[in-house]
Amino acid sequence: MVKIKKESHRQVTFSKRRAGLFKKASELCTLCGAEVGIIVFSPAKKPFSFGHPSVESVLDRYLSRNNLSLAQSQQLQGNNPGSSCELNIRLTQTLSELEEEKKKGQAMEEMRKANESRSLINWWERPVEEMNLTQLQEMKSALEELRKTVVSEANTAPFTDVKEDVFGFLDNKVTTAPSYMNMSSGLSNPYNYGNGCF
Amino acid sequence: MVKIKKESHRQVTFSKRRAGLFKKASELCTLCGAEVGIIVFSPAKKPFSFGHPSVESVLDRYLSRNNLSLAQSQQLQGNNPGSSCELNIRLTQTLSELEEEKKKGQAMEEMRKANESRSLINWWERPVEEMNLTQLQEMKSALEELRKTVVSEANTAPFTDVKEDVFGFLDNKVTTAPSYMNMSSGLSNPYNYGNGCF
DNA sequence: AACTATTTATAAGA
DNA sequence: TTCTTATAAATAGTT
Repeated sequence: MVKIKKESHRQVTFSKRRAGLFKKASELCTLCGAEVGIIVFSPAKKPFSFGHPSVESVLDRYLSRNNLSLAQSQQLQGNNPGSSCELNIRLTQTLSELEEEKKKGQAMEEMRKANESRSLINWWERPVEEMNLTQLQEMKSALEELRKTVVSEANTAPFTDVKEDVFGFLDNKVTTAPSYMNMSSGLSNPYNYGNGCF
Repeated sequence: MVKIKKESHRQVTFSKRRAGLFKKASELCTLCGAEVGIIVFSPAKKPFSFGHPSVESVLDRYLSRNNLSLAQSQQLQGNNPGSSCELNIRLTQTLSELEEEKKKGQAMEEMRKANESRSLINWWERPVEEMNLTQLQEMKSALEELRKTVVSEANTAPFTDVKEDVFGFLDNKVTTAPSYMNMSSGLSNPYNYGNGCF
């Protein structure tokens, strides 16, 4: 969030948000029985104020909590979030939170990179041109594992009525496999289906 | 809109809305370059204040303009970094950074979730028992896509020396495929390799 | 103090 | 400035 650069735009936003701020203040007064005084100077240094019951009564009360000067009374507001003490505490807390968030972000970033480097995720969606020998070998391992799993699970109970649907499509692929498949395999056995697998 | 009757409820609302009011005020300062001072007395008459650049400077300017004297706090306009003014500025900046970091973190988190829900990632690492019919059908689609890709890319230049290594293992699997594969497929053609694929 | 359904505020454009 | 509307933020009620 930064200062709006365009003068006219900034002026419009100022008017709207000042109205919003005063509305929120009046709601705070009504709902909670609070007393609120607000002073706003526009970018053009024009003053606006809101007060309930009145700006003066709120300022009076604020300034006359003791008979000290404005500066002194401000400093004596022990629990006052505007005081240096409270500001310092809040700043320290916020800085901690910021550190925390940054650390979290970095951790996530590293997880993301680690996952990426596992290289098998989504490999079938990436252009095959980008795969190198290592990746192809990983693909081989993954498929071997997968094959073992499916083979050993194919006959277990939950699959008696769905396994044919899954395996069936492979059969279809055989009958429609392009003829160049055998050529590219470099193998002469017509029943060899290494290349027809996918 | 009326005063909240229940004491505890009113106190909670007061805290939330006071925080909201101060946040709105700080946004007004940041976006529009305005100067704002707010004084709030809680239902229990406890004082809270917000000021940018500081409560003192805003009150002072306001009181001066209105010829109400009490403008004795000009020494607070100094640039000492421990002053409310400087602390407020630093706090505002830090809060912005914190917001920024949180947003970044959330964005990453959502990306992560989105990726997870794509459901096919790492499916081969999950127990097959956990797959339902829908997932098995997704698996089928993915494999069909994969097959198309591999088939169409198998003969392109970079793979003349590695493709056999990748496809070769499938041949090995054929020779060692367990005999129950054909039984589970429900197909009688001995040359059918639908089930031997993996 | 966290969550979320709902209300409210606001930016942008007319 | 006011009106409109899609989006973002605040918050009331709840846990």
